[in-house]
Amino acid sequence: MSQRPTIIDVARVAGVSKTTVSRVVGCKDAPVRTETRQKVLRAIEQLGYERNALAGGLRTDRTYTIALFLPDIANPFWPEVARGIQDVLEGEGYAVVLANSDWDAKREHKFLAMSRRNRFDGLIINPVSVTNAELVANGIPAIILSLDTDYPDFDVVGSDSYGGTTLALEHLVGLGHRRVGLISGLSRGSRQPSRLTSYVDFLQQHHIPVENELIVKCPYGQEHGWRSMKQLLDLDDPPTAIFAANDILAIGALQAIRDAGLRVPQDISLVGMDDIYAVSVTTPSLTTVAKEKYELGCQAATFLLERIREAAPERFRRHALPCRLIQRTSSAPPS
Amino acid sequence: MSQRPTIIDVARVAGVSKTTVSRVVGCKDAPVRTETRQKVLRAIEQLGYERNALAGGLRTDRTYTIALFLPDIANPFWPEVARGIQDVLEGEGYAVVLANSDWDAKREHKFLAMSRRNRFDGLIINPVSVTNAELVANGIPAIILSLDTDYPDFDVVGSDSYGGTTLALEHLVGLGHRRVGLISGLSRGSRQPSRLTSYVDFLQQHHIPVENELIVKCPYGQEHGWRSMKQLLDLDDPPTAIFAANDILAIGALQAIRDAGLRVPQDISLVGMDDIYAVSVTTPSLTTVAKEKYELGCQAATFLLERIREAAPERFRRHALPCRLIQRTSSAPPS
DNA sequence: TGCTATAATGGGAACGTTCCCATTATAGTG
DNA sequence: CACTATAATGGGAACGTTCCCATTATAGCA
Repeated sequence: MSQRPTIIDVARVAGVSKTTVSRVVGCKDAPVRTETRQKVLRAIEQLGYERNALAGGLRTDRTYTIALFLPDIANPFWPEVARGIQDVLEGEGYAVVLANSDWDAKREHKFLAMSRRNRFDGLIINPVSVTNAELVANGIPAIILSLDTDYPDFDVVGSDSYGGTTLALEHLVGLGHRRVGLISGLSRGSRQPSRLTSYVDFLQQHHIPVENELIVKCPYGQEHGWRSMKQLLDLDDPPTAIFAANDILAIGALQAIRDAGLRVPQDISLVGMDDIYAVSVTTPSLTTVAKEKYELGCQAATFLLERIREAAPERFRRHALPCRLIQRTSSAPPS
Repeated sequence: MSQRPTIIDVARVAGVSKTTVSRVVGCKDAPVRTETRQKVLRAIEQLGYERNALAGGLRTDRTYTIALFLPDIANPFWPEVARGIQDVLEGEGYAVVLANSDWDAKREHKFLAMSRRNRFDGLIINPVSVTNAELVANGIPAIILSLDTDYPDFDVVGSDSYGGTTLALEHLVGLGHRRVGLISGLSRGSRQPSRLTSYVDFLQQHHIPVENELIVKCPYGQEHGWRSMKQLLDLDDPPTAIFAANDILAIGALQAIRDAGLRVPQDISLVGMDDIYAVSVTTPSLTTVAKEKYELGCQAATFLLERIREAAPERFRRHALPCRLIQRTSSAPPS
């Protein structure tokens, strides 16, 4: 067993009771004389005492630990979001640990079980496969990082992908494109991805026929973007412009276009989504729909704190951050 | 307080003692009759009991939690390494949490304190600023992800960057280059980065003068790679080839070269290191020194398990994984 | 000065496990 | 069948906190 000093050792050295030490270590607004506090602090310093979070957590049922569940830390979108979350939560005394599920449903469920066993105070999660019911059953305050309507019992915060998709299509159609391909990600469960809904709505409103062969769904991942693009290029009448559901897919698509000996934007225009750093330095640099990643993290963290402190409104909130179009050099009028 | 069922509730329902329940939940090799075990398992199922890791950890001083400290989850190098670590450790019943310091020394130290308070069983760390002495004082088994000689009291595992640098230079000098620039990362503390040492050694062995103006040190980060490259291009007699300490820097350098209106490899050859996925799809694709990322993670995890179980040799180990050169299209003979 | 209100401190139980040790049930052996 | 070795089970203490409640010290006020 550890021979680390306990609160009792400190109490003995300081010549006070363990309760007093606990008061000094814990809440700073506890009633303890300045002189006594000094004695305790000196003893803590001298012994190198550190609070045992396990014991404290067992007693109080609060661990001041928050877990962030991500499907894919390799996507540069998330570190930015994580930064916002950490900045807010660490400022309030919480530690943020990251759980990377790698798109693996089983691993995600294992993390969920761990969050219960270890009594995490809260969760911020971009779900891969976990359902609303499972999250409710989990019993830990949670915020969903996605504007998914599948989570009625949680605050959800995300970027307005529907609106962002409209921005991208307005841009491409405004340039004169009529055959716009969509490389859509897969959404969890049976729901239709919001980008796809938006795509269909937009085309219908602008009286452009929706052709199924121009729509490809695939998992998020550069190689899948490559393959999906290949599929679109192999059509008898391939699209003149592409909107990809995120930048990772767009980079894959860009590569496929080049591999086919075509040029961007002369032969095909390409627009991505997220505005990860990498797409500003590809050749050509990519036009993309930017999301406010850092703010997303801050907002999610703020909502979570309110839930933990039971200072949140009864009704669950849906916070959509606006997207904006960043025009670079990958989009141009059709030739 | 939580109304979750405890081991005692299970014991009551199953009609046995809490000790017996503990035996069933814990070590599977404990002596308990099959019939009794069934009764307990049924009760657990019925009540939805889950072990409280806080209470258990308090008693045993083992939490089956490992923390992975990374400076920068945005670097695609790490997810690969993390995958290896997770695969090994989760297989042995450990949970892996990720702590992202974002190159922030203060945050790294906060994580270190957290690892003590929360009694993590082990640490795998690519250090930003934490010293050997601090890690020893931390008292938790740790493995260093880097072949740094600054950590004599720990097993270190990393790729042989010294050898990898030699591979890169053999390649470039073999192509006929004599003015090879080095974009070197910064190393922690006052030590000389191994890539720089290797660079100097190699040039001297090949009787090529070492010119300080061809050596630029900068933090790891794409924008720093860009700036460093700019600086090298502004020389009166710029290099004909560049070796960048990692692929992120190389991508930045590539961008700077293009921004200067020069071509790779016709005007300047460029070689990176790590072999992250992105450099296989840049234009041109980058020649790079590949590291065995997944194996790196597996090895570190294996070493850590041995330390935790006190099954490791007394002497600290230094495990260097070999690098190999991947030739792509960014390197060619000087014109 | 004496009395009360409040500030400051301490003792002990509780959180949910695990583990030591003691006890009882079962099997093995002559 | 008695006796012993071992298997199976249970009771209680301990891990290091926090919090309730009780007690004592101090300050405020007439």
